[in-house]
Amino acid sequence: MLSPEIEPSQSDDAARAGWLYYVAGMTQDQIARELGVSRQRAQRLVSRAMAEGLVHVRIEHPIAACLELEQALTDRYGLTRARVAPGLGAGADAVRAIAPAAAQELERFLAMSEPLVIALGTGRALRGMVDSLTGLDAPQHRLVSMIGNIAPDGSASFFDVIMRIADKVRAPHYPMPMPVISATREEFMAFTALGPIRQVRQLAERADVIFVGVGQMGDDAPLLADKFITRAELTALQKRGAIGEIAGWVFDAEGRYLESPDDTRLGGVRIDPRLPRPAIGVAAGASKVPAIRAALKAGILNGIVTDESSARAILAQG
Amino acid sequence: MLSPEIEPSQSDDAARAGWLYYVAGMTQDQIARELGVSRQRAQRLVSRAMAEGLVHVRIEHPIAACLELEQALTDRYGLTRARVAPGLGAGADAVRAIAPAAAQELERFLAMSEPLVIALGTGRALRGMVDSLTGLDAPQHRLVSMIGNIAPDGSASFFDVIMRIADKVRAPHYPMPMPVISATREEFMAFTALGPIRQVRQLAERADVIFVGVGQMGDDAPLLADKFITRAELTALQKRGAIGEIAGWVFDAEGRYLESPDDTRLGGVRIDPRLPRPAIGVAAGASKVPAIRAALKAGILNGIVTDESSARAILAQG
DNA sequence: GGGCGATATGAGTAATTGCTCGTCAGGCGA
DNA sequence: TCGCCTGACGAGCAATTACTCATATCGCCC
Repeated sequence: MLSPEIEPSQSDDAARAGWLYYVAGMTQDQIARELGVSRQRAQRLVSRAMAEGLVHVRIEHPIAACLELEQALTDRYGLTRARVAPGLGAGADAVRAIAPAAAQELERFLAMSEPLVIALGTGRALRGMVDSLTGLDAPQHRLVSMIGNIAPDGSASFFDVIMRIADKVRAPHYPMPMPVISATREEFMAFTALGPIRQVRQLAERADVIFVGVGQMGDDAPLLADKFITRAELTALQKRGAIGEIAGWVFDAEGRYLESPDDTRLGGVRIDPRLPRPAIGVAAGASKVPAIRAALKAGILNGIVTDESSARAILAQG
Repeated sequence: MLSPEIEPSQSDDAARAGWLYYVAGMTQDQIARELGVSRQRAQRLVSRAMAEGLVHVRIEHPIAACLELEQALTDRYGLTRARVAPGLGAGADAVRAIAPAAAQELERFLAMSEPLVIALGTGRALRGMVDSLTGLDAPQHRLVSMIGNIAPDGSASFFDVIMRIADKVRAPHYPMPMPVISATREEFMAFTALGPIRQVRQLAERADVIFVGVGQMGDDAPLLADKFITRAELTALQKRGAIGEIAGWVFDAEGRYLESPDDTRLGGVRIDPRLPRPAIGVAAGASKVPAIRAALKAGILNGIVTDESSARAILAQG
């Protein structure tokens, strides 16, 4: 998207049409005449601009109900920061709702001129956040991954957000080139013995800011879907009270990490509860509510970006 | 717009409808059902959200042609910064085109964490810039006006941008409470003798960044329209080669300030050529092209935000 | 050079949106 | 209290936009 020379007029025209439509407020007929193309082509360009994510829309208005929820979350859990986006209604994708708000939160840190180490998890929510990110230069910061990027099948993780962010802000980035979960403890030790990997892990551990998604541990847990754990392992964890997971580290309804022998193979960096630095969760959706609540309660997260209905649900229970 | 408690659900609903429409991509019929109102009301809410400027749209794509023009401007005039927005086509208002880009430039400075003194002119272009500004907090900076805010008829200047920016970013601001042009030299001296006014002027003179509009000196010059000068004075200035004006200071086609006895009554702070700090002009439109070119040539401005057709025109002549 | 698949194009049509108008409720001064 | 004015509302309709489909074009492999 930010590549300098390619695509001389491919999505270039789309951007121009999108500009004329959304910013200039022209009708597609006028755009067609302006660009000297058919009306249908103008329509396709505009629609492409939208599909390619060239068009960023933001509502510049604090909706009262959301502000109240932010305040309530902050008070209840002693957060440093809470952002609640308006809900998208029943059937819609919660990620769509929170992505722009999450991007805005991340931009707050990116905009700072003193160099920060920004640690990032993975997942659909963070991926959405990146897509909504404005392309601003912030080469002073360093971006580091909280979690290994090698999937069980050896491929690079599908939702790798760190490359995409780094691409947009042109900052140095440090992915963690090791398995999310190593096959054996020995493999884990072998990886972490490597100098470069140890350095990345140290960087992540002392990050100034952390952005992570939150995984739920229901029968359709992402850990299972992505084949990081087996069905049997999931069931065993559920029996022990597992309710959620952050960077691969599983916790119960009180936000206590479940100790297990598998821990010694986990490639993700664990977030200690009540860090004195921002640890911000980006998550929404009914299924994730108990997990989010647990993480907030225990202080694994001290900041949250979520949507309206999730915020209400989180606050509904003590 | 950022007021905390008023309007419990007045434009609140509008914001929500706008969100559902532009961000969630729902149809107005769906929104109507979601909000439990009639389709017509949903339509009105969406349209209101747009009219009130709650909806901010940005195209996140560097259009090749504009990038080339930016490069050409930077090279030709040795600028620190050039931004060219896509043109809006023949009949459209140039301010609409450059406002978002100008806002983005201003935000670059507002986002810096070290405290800056930001000086601002007036005019329609800057006013548009403010309207496009994202509401971000930047209390570390100080905003100072380059130009007096008392119009000839005693009213506060219509396009007073500094209050509006300060309101949006919650930064301390220093308007210049004196006439744009004093009636006599004595009046000017009396004003500038006052301590607070002297302090504001000093602040403006040592500003870290300057954003100003550019006025043209044709027969419909803004200085005349706003009754700062008479028709006779305008004609006299034109005879002496006046081509443009920045903060009330008139210059010729080479960007040389016209010396005149009236200078001693001018309330605006004059920008010295080739300042070592950013002095950014925000201006577009065919009538302003010679003025912009002159200001760039002489180094009164070392940065520019303009639109595509203006950029081409500026570059067209040597 | 010919066939083939992928992709772009324009026409037509369905869906959605924006506008105008007649109506009505509430506020306000006579 | 009456009459007038302002602003909101819903209905209907015109304008605009999105989608579908048949056709044309291009690149590529044989």
